[in-house]
Amino acid sequence: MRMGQAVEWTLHSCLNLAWVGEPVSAARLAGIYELPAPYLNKQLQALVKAGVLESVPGPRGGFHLARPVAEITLLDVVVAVEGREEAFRCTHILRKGPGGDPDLDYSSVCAVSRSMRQAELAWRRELASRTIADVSDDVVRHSPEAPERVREALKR
Amino acid sequence: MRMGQAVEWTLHSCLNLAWVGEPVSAARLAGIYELPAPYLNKQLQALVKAGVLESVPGPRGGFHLARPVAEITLLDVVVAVEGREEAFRCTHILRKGPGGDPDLDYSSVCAVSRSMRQAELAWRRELASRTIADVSDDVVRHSPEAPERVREALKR
DNA sequence: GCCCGGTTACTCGGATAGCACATGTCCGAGTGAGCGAGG
DNA sequence: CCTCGCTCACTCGGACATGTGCTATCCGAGTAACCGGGC
Repeated sequence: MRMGQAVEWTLHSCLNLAWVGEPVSAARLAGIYELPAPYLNKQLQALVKAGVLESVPGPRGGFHLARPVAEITLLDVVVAVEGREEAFRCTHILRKGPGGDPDLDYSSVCAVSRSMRQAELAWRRELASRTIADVSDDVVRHSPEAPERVREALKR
Repeated sequence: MRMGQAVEWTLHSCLNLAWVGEPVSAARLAGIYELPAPYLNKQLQALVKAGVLESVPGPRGGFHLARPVAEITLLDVVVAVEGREEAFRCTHILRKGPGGDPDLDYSSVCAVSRSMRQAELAWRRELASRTIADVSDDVVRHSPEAPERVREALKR
């Protein structure tokens, strides 16, 4: 099970956007970590569609956070990039088994499916309980100069 | 982020193996749910390598659980099939950023990486706390005839 | 000096290739069971 | 009737195609800033 690299990229980009406070183009965001700019752009568009970011066209345009940092959770970003569907997908395997009901929704009955879902719920709960603001605080606590460094690196 | 279908297949197969108690070939296990037998065989081999199952060659051979059901966790099966590495992979993106140290191991320093790892840890903890025995009990509680049905379906 | 219009450069946004991994399939080596002959 | 050896069918195990989704890239539509001219 692999999570797309884009999650890492977009999370760091959200942090950087939070520290800058003005629209930043995908190209400049990508430049910070030497990432492929067009691809990052594509992922940021997913965040726009999810309502996490807002985009500003034209010169001096770019992306900026659509909400206060304290109201953007890690789950918001992960779901926006990776999609809403859960990792474990119940294919109703039991329907074909002995005593299986072809019309029953086993995703809520099958013990295997329920256990996997519960585990995934714990994961989601953890992600939902942590906001960009929390992560930013962590970073600042460890290296207070980080935001200023990013602002400097993003200066035109 | 998607988890392979094989996880669902192997989990149900482990349950069935637990209920039968004697070696069952991959072909018969696959027959229960009309799965592609060779592919299921491939996945069961992964469980053998991980020490979850044991294989018996020759006629009357097949697979059987390598340990008591109470000592096989869902995490054991998931790790065996999906691999040990975590879903979120820290690529040390910060090394390229402003003030980044090219030799530092950011997977344990970077706040983003730490948060993602913590969430994944919650997921793993949940999976590790649930054994095949627990799931089997759940099934039996809901439909006590299930094990007997499977034994019947696997009769030669 | 102020305002207005045109140009321009910069931005996002979606459509388009390339590649890796999960999925699905196949055949060969090994082995234990079953059968038959011999004692 | 019991024992031994052989044959054989059945099993796992790994090597071989295929499809889907992530990764990476490009170009076009739109827009706000900027500049120059006119008032």
